[in-house]
Amino acid sequence: MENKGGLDNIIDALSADSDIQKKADIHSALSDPLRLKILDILKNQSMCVCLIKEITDISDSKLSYHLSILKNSGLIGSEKQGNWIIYFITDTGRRYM
Amino acid sequence: MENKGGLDNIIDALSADSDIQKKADIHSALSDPLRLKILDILKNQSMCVCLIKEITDISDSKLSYHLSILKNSGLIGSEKQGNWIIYFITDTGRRYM
DNA sequence: AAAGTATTTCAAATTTATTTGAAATGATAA
DNA sequence: TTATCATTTCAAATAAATTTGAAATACTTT
Repeated sequence: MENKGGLDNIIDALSADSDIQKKADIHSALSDPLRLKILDILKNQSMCVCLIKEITDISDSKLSYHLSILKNSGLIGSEKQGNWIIYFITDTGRRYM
Repeated sequence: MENKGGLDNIIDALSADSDIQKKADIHSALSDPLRLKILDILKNQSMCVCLIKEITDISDSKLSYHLSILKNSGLIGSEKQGNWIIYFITDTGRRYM
């Protein structure tokens, strides 16, 4: 009988590191109040950066930074529409609200 | 008619800042792979720090730091039992897995 | 073509989170 | 009471995330 047989069983039952990392990344994207606020805004209606900016009242570059994090994590998406870019919440984003 | 009447309506519909902050804190606690792993371990059985340490193979102080973050966010709890301290997942913790 | 609007990118500065190792605490065993 | 085990705390070092402001891009209107 192995000394640490019990531990080995527990270790075997754990999720794969890559799955855990994916989960961590999404939670990380959701760990900032400003980003949660943006999701809260987009939950009801898609809109351009300029409107999100008016509602949140932060600088362009700051907003852009946070939008990029939400987008990279798959919680929001964007679509170019003439002069501006419309952001929308994704199904994943909705699921995590 | 107000110029920004539409925006005001959107702003009024947003969640309260304190609610958003609470949410952010929980996601922040869940944003680290090591902490997710600890939750994954405790999901199946409560156990002492020393066993969690054997499974995760990290230093005492590092583990203690991460346990404290999970505990402060209400995802896990602990109970002293003789010589050691047993950690367990809370209902909240289970809900967020 | 010039000017203006919308958005992103970049590097530097700042802030926050994590890691490290040593020391402290508190319980139990010798 | 000395030694040992389990766990936490602390301060310093390191690393990662965020903020800032200026410059770049790209599209539209004049």
